[in-house]
Amino acid sequence: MSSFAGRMKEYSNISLDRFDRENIHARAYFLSHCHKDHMKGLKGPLLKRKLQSSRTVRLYCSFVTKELLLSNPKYSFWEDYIVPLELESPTQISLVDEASGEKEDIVVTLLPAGHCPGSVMFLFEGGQGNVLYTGDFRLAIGDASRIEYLHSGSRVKEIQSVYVDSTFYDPRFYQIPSRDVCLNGILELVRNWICQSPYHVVWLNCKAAYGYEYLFTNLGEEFKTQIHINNLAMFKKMPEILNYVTTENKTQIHACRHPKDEEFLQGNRLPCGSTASDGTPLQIISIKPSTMWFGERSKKTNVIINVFHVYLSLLFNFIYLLNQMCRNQLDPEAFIYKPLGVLKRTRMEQSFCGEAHMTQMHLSMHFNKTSVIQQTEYTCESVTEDKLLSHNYLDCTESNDEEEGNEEEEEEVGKGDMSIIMEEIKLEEKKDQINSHDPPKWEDFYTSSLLTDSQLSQSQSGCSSSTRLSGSQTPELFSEETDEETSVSSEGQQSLSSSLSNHMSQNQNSPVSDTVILQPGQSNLIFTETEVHQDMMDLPDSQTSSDFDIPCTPESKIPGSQELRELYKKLASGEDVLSVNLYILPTSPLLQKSH
DNA sequence: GCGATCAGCT
DNA sequence: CACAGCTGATCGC
Repeated sequence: MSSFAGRMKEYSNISLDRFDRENIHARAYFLSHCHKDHMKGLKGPLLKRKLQSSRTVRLYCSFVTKELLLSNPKYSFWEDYIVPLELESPTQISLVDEASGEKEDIVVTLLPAGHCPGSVMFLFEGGQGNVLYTGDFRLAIGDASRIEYLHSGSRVKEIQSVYVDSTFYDPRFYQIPSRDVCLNGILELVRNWICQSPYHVVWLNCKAAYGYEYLFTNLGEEFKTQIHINNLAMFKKMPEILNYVTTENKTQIHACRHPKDEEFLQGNRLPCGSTASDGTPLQIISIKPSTMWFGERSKKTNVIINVFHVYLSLLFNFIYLLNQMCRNQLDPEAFIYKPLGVLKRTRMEQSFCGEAHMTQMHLSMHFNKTSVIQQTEYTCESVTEDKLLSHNYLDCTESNDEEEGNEEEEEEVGKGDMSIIMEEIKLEEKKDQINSHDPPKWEDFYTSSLLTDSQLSQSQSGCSSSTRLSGSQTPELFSEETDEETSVSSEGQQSLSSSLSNHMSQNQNSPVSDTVILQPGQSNLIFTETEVHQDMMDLPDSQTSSDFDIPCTPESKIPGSQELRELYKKLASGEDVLSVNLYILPTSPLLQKSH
């Protein structure tokens, strides 16, 4: 959950993702995406009154975010006060103090964030320097390098401050799968379920308002079906989503909601109440997509299909490594970024800017390279015969956001993440791949195999001897099982899902399930990250410069280990590092503890 | 009766 | 614990 207070140091007269308290008096509002925890105060009567009395204050967001916001009647009063902006179109905004007439100009650029439809990061450029507010984001390897407005010529643009979510600023989240792996895992899971009979149905337990559309479109495409959801209104102008969702409940894949849907599932009913026409009981599998893995809240969660987390602790490397990246390593021709949720519009609304506040500006464009990441996990509660007989359903939790599609890239970024950072490190480690224009693939690091019960207990104890990290939620690395399979190939996926399927169909009377886990196939990466992380947290004497082996940009320099330790120390104490202020929004309990 | 805050739950 | 919420109780206006 975002706990950002809404204001940035450099441009304190604008508010972002917070609209309560003092934020009401901002000269401009910015909404990064349409999730409730970023909309605090947005439907308050105080704000409503402010809008009516002000001639200049407006809410700036993407077109898609505007569409999603206004699809909820509670926010319809915003209609005349929203100024939607095109992605990657620097726009000048005048921030006017209505009492004094004092004016400050600022240029804002919306950068696709890949978190949910319409989600953006805001790049502000003005008298107080360049500032990046990331909101929640999830980018894939190569995505950041394609963000031309973060670059200037062959270098990363000078950015004074970055305001970034710290949700995954925690050593327990350090493994990130590719979107492909996540999606394939779910596709196989669903395939192996719904192919068994027309009475085998899937319920996607989607908590957040948006962010699962990528999952819907891929499932719909793969199984030539539509996903049942409660309401289509918000997608009415987004045909690429609309094609794959329906309010007809005669489908095998559901993402419908009901206030008591958990109870419904317990009673072997879908939230929409759909049943087989001939009265045959449905066999329901419940899949819970989310950004996080929810541990073993239920003791019965004894099949872990996959547990992946984002390791975000190398925050400041985001900027540092951006500065290290040479932009000539990727082929600009290959860059295609296509966020999901593109509005179908009949006319250009850009001229809507009104008030003479905004002017389209032209900045130089460049290409550059970067990183990627994503997290995922899914745990799956296995069924005992008893459970199956009494409930006819199977509960799975998977965590990874199946959101924004990025057609050609593999890896992804976690939300609010640092994922980027981690991926930067991966890129460095895998520089040969980078140099050959191929981003590193998750499969290079992970393989799949079955864990024995003893391994399960070891992995779930949260203590890995190989990483020396305690409390990790990531299933740990068991190198003895690498055998011939070093990557999660399609066959690996097949075997994974086959294992699961067999488990489902054949082991139902087993009182104790085994555990299926996608494991790292090569642990050196993890080790390296762990060491770096420990440098940061514990400041040991170990050598760290190996993390920066990649050839750097000509004018930049590689920090020595002592320098790095100082940087880590400064970062840990909240001091500014390098030339960039990194404002870590205090979501992480780790950070909250330290302050 | 509404909003804000908090505890609890998933 | 964390996601991104939702519900329900309590308190103040």
